[in-house]
Amino acid sequence: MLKPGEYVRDLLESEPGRRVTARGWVKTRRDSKGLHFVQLNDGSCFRDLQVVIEAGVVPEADLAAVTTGACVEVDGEIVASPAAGQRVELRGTAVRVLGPADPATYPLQKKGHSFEFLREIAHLRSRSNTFGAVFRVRSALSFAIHRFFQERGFVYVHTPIITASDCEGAGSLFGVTTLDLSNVPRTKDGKVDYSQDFFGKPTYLTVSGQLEGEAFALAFSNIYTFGPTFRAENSNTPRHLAEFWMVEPEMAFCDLADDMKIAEEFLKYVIGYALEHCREDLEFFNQRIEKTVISTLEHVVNSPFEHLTYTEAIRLLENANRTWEFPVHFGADLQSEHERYLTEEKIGRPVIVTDYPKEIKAFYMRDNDDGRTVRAMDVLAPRIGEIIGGSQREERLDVLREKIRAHGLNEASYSWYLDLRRFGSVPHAGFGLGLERLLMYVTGMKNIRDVIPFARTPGSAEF
RNA sequence: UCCAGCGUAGCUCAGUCGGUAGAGCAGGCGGCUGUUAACCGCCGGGUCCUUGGUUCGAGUCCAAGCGCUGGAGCCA
Repeated sequence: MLKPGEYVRDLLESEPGRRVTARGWVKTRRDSKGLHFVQLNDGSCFRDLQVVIEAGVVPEADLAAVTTGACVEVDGEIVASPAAGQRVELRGTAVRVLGPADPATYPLQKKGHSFEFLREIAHLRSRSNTFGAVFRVRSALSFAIHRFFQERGFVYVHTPIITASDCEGAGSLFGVTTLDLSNVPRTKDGKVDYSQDFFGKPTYLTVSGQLEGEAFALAFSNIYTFGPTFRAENSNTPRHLAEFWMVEPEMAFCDLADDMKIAEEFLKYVIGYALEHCREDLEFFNQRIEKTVISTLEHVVNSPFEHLTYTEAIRLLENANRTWEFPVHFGADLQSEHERYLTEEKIGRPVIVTDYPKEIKAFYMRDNDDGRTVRAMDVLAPRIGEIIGGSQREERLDVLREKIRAHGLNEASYSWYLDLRRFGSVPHAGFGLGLERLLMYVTGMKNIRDVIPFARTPGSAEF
């Protein structure tokens, strides 16, 4: 395996004279009379290592299989490059092809592939410039997320993937079962007999780790989850996946103001981390994908987020002097066109909207004293819309029970959740951030399927 | 799920008024004293998404289906 000092990234930083063995995949090869040029990449950085092999140094047979896509190992010496484009290059003296790739059938060419085509070869697309950069940034952002919370004393908790609570809108959950679907056991009255299923009752893939996260927050004060989340909604958009990764911090002794404060601090931290540690990749995105990403990110890091209450947002939209496809009035949810107007036209940077009408938000959000709004907050970002959704949680037992009833939910199935209010309850708050949404924002990529390694969307679960 | 668009070579696309198919790139071969999406020459390469219909004749017109993309809804 490659060790620190042996990655292409390290070889490119080496001084001339160092004898090395480089390993990687051939991105492209050019031949000139007397010289062969091989671009080698091992995924460690955006740039390729240029390998130069003089004619006659290496047997023709060894060179023949050095084609685009092949995996090779090259012995040689790092030398100063006499040509523009790279500081150093590798003068190759021996080449071993570890895994050949037939150039006639290898699907990645040296130029111009559409993202649609690359999605069909998701097992190979990570070797391309764009996807190499996307997934390095994804890794860096994931690390930054952990670092942000760990530095602040948050405990990382693994909430369950399989859940029995069918709370938030039953139609959107994936069922989990070991029952034989071609011969489902029935009860006397004809319903599915889940008592014979693996868990003895209906179970689903989680849509959120929040409720379990609250249990841990009321033991460890500050916690976060970071894991996969599943939605069975038939959403066919560039912003939705059936399987995606979500970060959900939950803080005890915390109100909505603190919640907003840490959400803003968090976004600025992880974006700042990417600006500092993913410079080459971001410059590529800035040049080829979205020419404003770097300036946008720098702007986000350096300026305070705008704050609006829902009521103020509605007033701004009403006064916008335009006709909305979806009418604006108190009690209406903010639609894409409204979010876009607020973030892109009116304000031009992330906006935190708070205090939504209780009817359009979840049962667990804390009631405000006005009786009609709840302590919810959404962070809206230009270009991608909602990037964070959070709230202060209802910590009062009697009020929460009433809200469960008002939302038409079954109190019995929330008994453990209510216990948290029964024993040592405290004001607490949290939020959820979609990793892929963040990644779209940071890279400028336009389709969420292009920021996750192997996308799961309605009708598609390849690889 | 709704609305719109698209489906032609490995990839990106062109294809006029309905008359049996083209380019660039990629690939192969050859050339070129340092290339950078190298360059120059030659060569091979087609289930025109599927099914049905109209027509003497369909890549082209019509219908249905499938797939993909974009917009909307749901949301992170």
